[in-house]
Amino acid sequence: MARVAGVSVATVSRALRGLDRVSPQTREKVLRVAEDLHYVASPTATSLASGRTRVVAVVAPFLTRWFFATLVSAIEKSLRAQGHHIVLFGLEDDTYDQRLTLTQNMLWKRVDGIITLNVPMTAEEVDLVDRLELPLVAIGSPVPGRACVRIDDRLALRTAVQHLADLGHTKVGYIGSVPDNVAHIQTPQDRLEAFKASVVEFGLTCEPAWILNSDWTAEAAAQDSRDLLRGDHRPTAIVAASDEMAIGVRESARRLGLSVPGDLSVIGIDDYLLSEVLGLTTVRQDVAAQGRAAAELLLRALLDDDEPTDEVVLPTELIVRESTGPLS
Amino acid sequence: MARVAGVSVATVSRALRGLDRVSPQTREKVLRVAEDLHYVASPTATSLASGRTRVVAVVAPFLTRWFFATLVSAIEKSLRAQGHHIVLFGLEDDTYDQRLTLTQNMLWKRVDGIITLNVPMTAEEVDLVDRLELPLVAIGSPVPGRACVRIDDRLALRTAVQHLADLGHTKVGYIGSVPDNVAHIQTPQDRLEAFKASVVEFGLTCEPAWILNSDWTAEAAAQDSRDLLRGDHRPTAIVAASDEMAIGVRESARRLGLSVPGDLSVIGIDDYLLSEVLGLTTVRQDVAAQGRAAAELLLRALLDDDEPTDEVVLPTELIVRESTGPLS
DNA sequence: CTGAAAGCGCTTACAG
DNA sequence: CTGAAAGCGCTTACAG
Repeated sequence: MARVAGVSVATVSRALRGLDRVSPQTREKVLRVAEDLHYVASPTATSLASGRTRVVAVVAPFLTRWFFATLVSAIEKSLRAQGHHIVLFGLEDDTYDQRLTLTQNMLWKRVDGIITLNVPMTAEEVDLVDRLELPLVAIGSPVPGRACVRIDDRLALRTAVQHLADLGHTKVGYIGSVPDNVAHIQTPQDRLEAFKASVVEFGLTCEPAWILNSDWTAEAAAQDSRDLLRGDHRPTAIVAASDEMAIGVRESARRLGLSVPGDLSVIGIDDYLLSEVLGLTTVRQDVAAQGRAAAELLLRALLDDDEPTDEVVLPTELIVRESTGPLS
Repeated sequence: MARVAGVSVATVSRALRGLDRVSPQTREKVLRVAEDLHYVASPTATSLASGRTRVVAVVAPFLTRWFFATLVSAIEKSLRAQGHHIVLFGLEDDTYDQRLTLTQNMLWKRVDGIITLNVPMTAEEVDLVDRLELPLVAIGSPVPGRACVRIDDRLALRTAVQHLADLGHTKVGYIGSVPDNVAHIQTPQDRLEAFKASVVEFGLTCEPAWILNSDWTAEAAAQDSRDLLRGDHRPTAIVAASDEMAIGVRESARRLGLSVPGDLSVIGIDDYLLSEVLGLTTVRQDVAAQGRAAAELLLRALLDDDEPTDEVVLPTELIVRESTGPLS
């Protein structure tokens, strides 16, 4: 390449990367030759020489669920627009209470930075990332001392409970608490706490038996809510910690012959892909915006070399549709 | 690292990679030192020296949709189990009729192989991949001369139509044909053709107005089917080319006061995440299995250096739930 | 503005 | 079985 352009490799490097100290004519000639030869610099050689890979790791507990897929998509777009690529790490294991752990050979000299999607890092993982001196931005579950993008879970839950209170409901249930073995995950904890606090704040009642464990899928939520809905001592409204669970609860109710919202109001959190078409009332969060915000924070660390530690809290919004209604 | 182990870098390299011609004692010592020092070989240096990156490109038109997210997840697991990483390329653009195109600097010296998820490659892209001598496995939309993993779309559609015929329906509609500007995508074409052929085969009728365009989302399908369902000259059953569209059609019917399956039967294709809980009849395909199969084919090309050109066709299965019923 | 040279951290024949 | 040396293809001071 340098040979056919009749210049040194150093000049080729400078011309192609748009550095100054190259005469316009030389630059133009180099660019033309590069074009002719389909020349593209080898990224592995560039990385070895420069020490930067222009790759970022995106780490998620699940890749298939809507929330995570939406984040990944938004992050990929933002990062690629700035010449970065993403390598994906799905941490899901077959069992629900353990996951793969981040290791040095996933990261070392392989990526310039990390975005975690709602993954609570262990102390060892935090140490590792510190030792590797990698910038990190967390979405959802925060990582101590690092930048974080999230919504205000407390506020979101309060909004949901308030909506039910406004409709006249006094007996409310909740689905989305999580067994002890996965208690390290932040979001379920936060939402449950916030739910309970809001119930008190608005003077409603929620019996312990009305708080249901579920694994955050629609299928499981349908199953896990059946017993409660079948009995006659039940709440008149249920808050689900995610729209997918809300969909499951509503289906369960319908199968038992309950009308929604006539006999039972159901509200979720997210504004999931199908929530609009299914007429589900929800507290909306803008997932793609969270992905973009995280990508931008990380890019700032990468390009300007100053690592931000901001906490970005994005707004949520009540969307009233057909799954909630006044107490009859 | 070599220094503290008291051996040459060549020996370290051989010991760590498990090559032969290293004495057991030496190997053990090297491994111990590596452990102590948290030593992990720099993948960029390894790649530059060996010419292999152990990274594969996964290329998808959309990352957020269930089908693609499920594939990505399965592929990532399979590949990582064999020491490979994936870098993700989402090709979606804001408009629906164009997409980003694969370029040399996405691939060159960056990945060892490619898996395409239902993306019809342009002639230029095929040329590029040929020129870079990259192995490629396609899922869904085939790439000429390359290995391909898919289901039998004709058979799947025939199964759906037959199910409706068995229930006594004679007037059937279809949703999921696609406007001319995206006609290059294979799946919608195949499914529409197969639907038409099956309608003839089983002696049913489908008027041209009963074939609806839609962009394969639930939301759009709900909208796109409204006019047809509102009229009184309509089919008694509809085949949707995807479950997400089937869900949209059913919601649309319900909102218009039609009972499903009393007034209208709806069947989809996929067995989408929510299809079971929503009681949707469908022709199931195993998406994760397609991802795993593609990963294995590519791995074979990568590890054994013989590129397979097999066509793997995975089975589909009729799952009858509550959205279809006998003609009343 | 441009080039020669060292260096990034590995792997791979080649000797021994 | 082990080591010295060349080479992978770039970037980056350093001279000029």
